[in-house]
Amino acid sequence: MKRSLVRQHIIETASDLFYKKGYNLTGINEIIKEAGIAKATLYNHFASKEDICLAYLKHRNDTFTQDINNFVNNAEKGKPQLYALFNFLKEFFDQKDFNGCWCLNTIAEIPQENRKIREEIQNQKEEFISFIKSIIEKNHDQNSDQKNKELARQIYLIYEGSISESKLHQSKWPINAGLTICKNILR
Amino acid sequence: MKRSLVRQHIIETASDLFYKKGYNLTGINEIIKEAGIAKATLYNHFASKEDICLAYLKHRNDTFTQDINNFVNNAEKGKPQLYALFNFLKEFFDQKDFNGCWCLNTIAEIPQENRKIREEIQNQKEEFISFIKSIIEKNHDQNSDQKNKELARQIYLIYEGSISESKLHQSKWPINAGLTICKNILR
DNA sequence: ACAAAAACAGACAAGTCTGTCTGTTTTTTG
DNA sequence: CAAAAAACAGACAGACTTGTCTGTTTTTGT
Repeated sequence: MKRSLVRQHIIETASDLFYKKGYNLTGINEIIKEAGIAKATLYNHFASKEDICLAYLKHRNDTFTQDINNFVNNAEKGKPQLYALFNFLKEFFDQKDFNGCWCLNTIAEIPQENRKIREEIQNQKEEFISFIKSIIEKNHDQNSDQKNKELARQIYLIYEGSISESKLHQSKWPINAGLTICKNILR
Repeated sequence: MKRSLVRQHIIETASDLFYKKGYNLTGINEIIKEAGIAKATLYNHFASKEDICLAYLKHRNDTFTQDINNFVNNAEKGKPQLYALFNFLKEFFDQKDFNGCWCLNTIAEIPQENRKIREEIQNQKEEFISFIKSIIEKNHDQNSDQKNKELARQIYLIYEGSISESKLHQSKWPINAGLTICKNILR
């Protein structure tokens, strides 16, 4: 297997495990067993478990960014492109391995002093807020950069609440509630 | 020290550690060292670490329930009693040991199959939604039990988003954004 | 085809974890 | 005041953790 493919294979295996079981409850030995590789191979590609964690976060974010972008672009122009965020979340929820937001899950597991991982997560979220802002600018412009930013943060907040709570309650009602609030504030 | 006091002392010590460092990264040995008790004493009061976790969740919830109740009751009648939820959160955020929601933190750390802890958390949240509903009934009644419930869930969702995100971004902006949304939907 | 790179298996170090158990001392209570 | 309860210290079992290292075999690129 080509070097870059091995690396990708490790990331994908670790990602599935970290997301399903959590970071601390997934051991290196479990990753190599599941991936079918030797321990030395894993440490040839990654310096530490923390490095795999960073790769995991980036991998999930890359996939997410692409998927949600496609989903939103396929929605009707105007407000529906914002509502699409929540419809996307419904489809995400229906996937059999749904386990909430990887960022929020991970940040609950790492020490507060871990700057690397914390910053990666914060950056991903800032990126997501910018993405929402760009949808607003294209579909529901408030004619003020400040107002667009504020609205983006609000919709982001509702989105995050929806994903966390649908995981916690193991139900879609938080997503529907989020969508209702979203429609309400876009009136 | 009286038996019941020892138990309480263990719970308080474990609670501080679990909340600050997370459940999995806090060891039994650390708890007994910090509490200044013998290991046998701890296991005389609790059958397992999981049992201490349940006591931790209940302890935090009891304190929280009392505190937020007092805070809300001291707010001006009417909508401000609902806004008070977010003002309470601001004071919570300012405490030096703020680390978000203990329920969401814990649920990210335990295996999905752990029913006991999951159900305790779900029950606490249902209780909180009922509390919000009771504020609505007293201060902003929608003349329909169904509508009161829906609104309670919406405010709950915003509250949960605010607490998670203020932790993640280490900033108060999510709480302010949450309050703005709340005012908006109560118009 | 041959040299370099990277895969392999797996032992090992050094530490962590939860929970049990022994035996002693202190505290509580009737 | 004596008996029972609960505290103490800490060794121990057994399983787990991450990361290193050795030596061998396979794959890759020129």
